[in-house]
Amino acid sequence: MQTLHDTIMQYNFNEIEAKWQKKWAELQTFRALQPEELTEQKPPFYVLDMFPYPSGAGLHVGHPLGYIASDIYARYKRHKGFNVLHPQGYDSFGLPAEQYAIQTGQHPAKTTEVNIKRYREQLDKIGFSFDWSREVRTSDPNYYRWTQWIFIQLFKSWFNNNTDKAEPISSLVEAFENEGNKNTNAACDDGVESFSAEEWNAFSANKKDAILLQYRLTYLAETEVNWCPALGTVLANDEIVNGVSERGGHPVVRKKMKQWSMRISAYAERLLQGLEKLDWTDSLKESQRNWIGKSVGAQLKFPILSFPKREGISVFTTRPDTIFGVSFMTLAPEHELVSKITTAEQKEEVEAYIKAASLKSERDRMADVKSITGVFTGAYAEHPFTKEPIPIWIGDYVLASYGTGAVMAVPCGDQRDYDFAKHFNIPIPNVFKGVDISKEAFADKAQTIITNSEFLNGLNAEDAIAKAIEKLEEIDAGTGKTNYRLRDAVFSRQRYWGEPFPVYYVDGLPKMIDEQYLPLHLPEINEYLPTEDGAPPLGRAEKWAWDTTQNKVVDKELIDHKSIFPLELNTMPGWAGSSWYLFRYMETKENRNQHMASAEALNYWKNVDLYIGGSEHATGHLLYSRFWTKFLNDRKVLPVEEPFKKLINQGMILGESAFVHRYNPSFDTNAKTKREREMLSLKMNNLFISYNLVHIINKELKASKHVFIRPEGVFDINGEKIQTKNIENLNVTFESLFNSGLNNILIKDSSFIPIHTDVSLINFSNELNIEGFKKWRPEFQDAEFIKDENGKYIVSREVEKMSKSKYNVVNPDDICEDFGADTLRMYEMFLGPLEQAKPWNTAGITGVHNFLKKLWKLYYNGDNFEVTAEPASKEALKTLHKTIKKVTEDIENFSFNTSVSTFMICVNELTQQKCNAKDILEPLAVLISPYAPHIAEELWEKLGHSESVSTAAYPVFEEKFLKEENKTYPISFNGKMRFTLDLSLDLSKDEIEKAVMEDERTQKQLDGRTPKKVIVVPGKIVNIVG
RNA sequence: GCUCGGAUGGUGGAAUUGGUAGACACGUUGGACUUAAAAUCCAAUGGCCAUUAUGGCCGUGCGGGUUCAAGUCCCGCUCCGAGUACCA
Repeated sequence: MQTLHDTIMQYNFNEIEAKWQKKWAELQTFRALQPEELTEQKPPFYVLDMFPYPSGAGLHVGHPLGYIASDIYARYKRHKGFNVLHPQGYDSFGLPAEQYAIQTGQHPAKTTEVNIKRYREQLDKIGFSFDWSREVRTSDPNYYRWTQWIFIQLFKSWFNNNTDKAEPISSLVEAFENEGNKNTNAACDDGVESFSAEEWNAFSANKKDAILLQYRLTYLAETEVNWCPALGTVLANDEIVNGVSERGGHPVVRKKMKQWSMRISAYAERLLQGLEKLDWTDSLKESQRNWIGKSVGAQLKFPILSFPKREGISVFTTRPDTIFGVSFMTLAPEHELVSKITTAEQKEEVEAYIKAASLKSERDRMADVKSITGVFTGAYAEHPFTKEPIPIWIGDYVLASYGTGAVMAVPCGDQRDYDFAKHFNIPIPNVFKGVDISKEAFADKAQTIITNSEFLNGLNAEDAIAKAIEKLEEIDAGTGKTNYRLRDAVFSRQRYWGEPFPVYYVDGLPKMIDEQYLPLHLPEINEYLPTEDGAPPLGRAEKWAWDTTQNKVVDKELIDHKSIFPLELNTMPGWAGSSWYLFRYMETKENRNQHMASAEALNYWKNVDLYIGGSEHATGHLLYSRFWTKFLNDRKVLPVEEPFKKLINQGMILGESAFVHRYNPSFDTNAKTKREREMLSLKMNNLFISYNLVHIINKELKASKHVFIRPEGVFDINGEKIQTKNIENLNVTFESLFNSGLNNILIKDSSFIPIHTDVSLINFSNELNIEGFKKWRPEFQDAEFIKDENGKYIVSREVEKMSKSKYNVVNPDDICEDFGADTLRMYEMFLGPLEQAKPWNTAGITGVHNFLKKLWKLYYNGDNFEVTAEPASKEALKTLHKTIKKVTEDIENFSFNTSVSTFMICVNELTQQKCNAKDILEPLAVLISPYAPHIAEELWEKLGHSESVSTAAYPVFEEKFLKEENKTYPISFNGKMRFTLDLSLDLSKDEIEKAVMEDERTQKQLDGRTPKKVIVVPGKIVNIVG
């Protein structure tokens, strides 16, 4: 039993942690200073975590992993004398809250508030050094006011390809007024009409607006979307499974809808080039490169024979060198020319094909790569060089959304074209020298030598591409062109819980609300569903119209289209608020009203030095925020071009699910009568068998042996009986059955059904808490168990993603309660490399916890704090400095798992040395404080300091304490280590060799032989060959 | 299919980038303390063989190679994970 005396002397983590968490909050210990507050020279350093979406499930132990790593780094940088900005906030708009609102009628703001509170409590318990005074929430009107403001800036900008920058729309208007759009080189919609200055000036205001909309960086356009009529909303690709909605399984159709889009494609090249300068992992940069999908080639035109000259089909190709290998063309079924060129004879067939293709979703089409389909249109195009007629086909292997929606098919050089040609018996001319194309296409660019191609003959791919483009330009049939896969991003959502657009409509054209009247607040609605006629949820708002004379939101009924206009009903997507939040943190709460952040603050903090988060944001958030940062930099709002200098993806912490195994007799009994079968299933539906037995039986079944349960209550394998110590258990269970005349029960491998069970019911040895299990869910309350020979019921374990539905969630609160936050922090780091996925195993935590207890005991002897001023021993100094060196290197390399081991070794050694010298224990407290801040603060205070340990300078490593005089040399014979020998490090190569050769063990190893060679690497190794 | 990662004891993982493989922990086993348990402490712990203090052989997914020396470098495979996909 614990006495009062014991509690004082022991490491009482609950008390210590609560004490310091309270102090840090009261004293604002981790508040970052704005440049004007600095009293001493301190360079800024910005450490940021990807902010969480506050879900109703709360945090599990996987979530804080990245936060702990960044917190260690932030605390380390403070010790190193930096002014560290380490904030936290919430990405608080989002679908789950809305979904919950639809089900319960609860306002999403309310549930979000509750969830945030829970998150905050959980985060606080882990002892993070966040500067909470700078918290942001994307759903806060004071925050989304500036999201709306950025949207307006995008609307007021266009992208000038000549300067490669965004510019104010006024400069475009000016150009139009002076020279029309003939000299404009802008990122804009396809098919913008050309006009002269006179024509522009004569256009109506509406016409001008409509034209400008085609140039703006955010624009309204007809976009093909996945529309789900039953749910009344657009779905993202990942919300559709097998052509039906993920939720509810409703059909999805492709539909054109007017949507806001972001012209991110204008920034494709800069987003690609910018990656070079970033300190991100190669895999992450690679994902972004793939997503941007740059391909260099040529765009060319094939005239259509039945059409007047100059009209033709545009195609994009990366292989203009193979142009003489073209034997047909393929258009996407949706291609606008299809209906125009199809001949009368082919019409019926083509239309049937188009109809069939339109019924398939884009996803279906992509999933079904195997089957080759297509139809001949009857039309022909003309080869630009040979003037030969080329048949034009349609086929759904060509996607309307990429390139021009048409390809010049070169079957000898492209496998898809090859397959298509083979399938429809189209000729496959070969343009590759010395290559056999009878089996498959030849796509190896590096090995290519062109032949059968007039002026390209004998050239390699690179030269032939250049030559082909040159010739195409000469005859005005095409030009060199770079294509990007990156599409403009749809920015409208038919949702309630998101940022409202600061947009109203006059004559169907969008107008921006003047910036000074922001924010435009999200209106109240009675139900969080689309309206009956299919408008988004905001269509339900009564008060949702813009009064341009009063500049405020008024009742919808007042709309007169003269001064009161309808407001936009869509809201912004999740990535809107998260694209710029890092800059909001740079400003203090008091000074946030006038701007997203002040120029001084933006200039001082610049961008994020270290960003830690999950890799699932590789192509979403991380691309969009780069885009917005570049845009705001172009428009002189931000001083930087990139948001995140260094980025680390933390790996996922996986859960270890536990399974009980239920005996499922319904299919595998040889019970003869119906009555017997009924009895059996009734009796056995709740019978669980220990995994140790399941494991043995399954193994035997795999070896095709027969396993029976016999009336004696034994498992019988091919006549051999497995003895279990709990036979009675088995006997009782089966008694009534056997009494009814059954003489054995055959077991098959489908007999045991694994069922997820809550991991909190499992102890460290995988033993089930049977009483707890029975109480866990009502259907198990009469469960019966067959235990193994030790009388235990064992579960099986499997590593899976941590999730509520798998009952494998481990809650950090519980760990903090049982072991303390410092233990949790160190254990999460100890699990393995930060970037790697790894399973959580609570059993292992005791090792780290014991380590902290041992650390405590270095400073405490019983209940006496015992640290002496006596000089430290040589060994202790060596231990300390070895530790400083390694831990510092590890932090710099984000190798936190090895630094925890280093601390363990350090404490083990100091314990062994019985060290309690202040010279050692004081720097050690500082060294460990980033990892285990609470215990460090407590010890630091006991050491006589009144300031937080976080203000202490980081210990300085001194080489001199590590100076060794001797080295224990491993002595190898033919590369195999046989013994070790202590020798002075001062010895020369020859002296070492001499000492080794003189050793009697060497002579014994050699056994009379003479070595051929002796390799001596001073300070490392000796290897004797022969 | 393509791209990028991985593969080391019963488990999580170390290994100064070519120099004593398995650090540090967990687990397991044995011991001390205890009426007992927990806690704590001590010892052993890659496999196989031998045992007299001593030793030997094998061993980092598989097969080759380079080297005095390979978990690490090179060539060829197998398996696992992540991302992405008719991208012309």
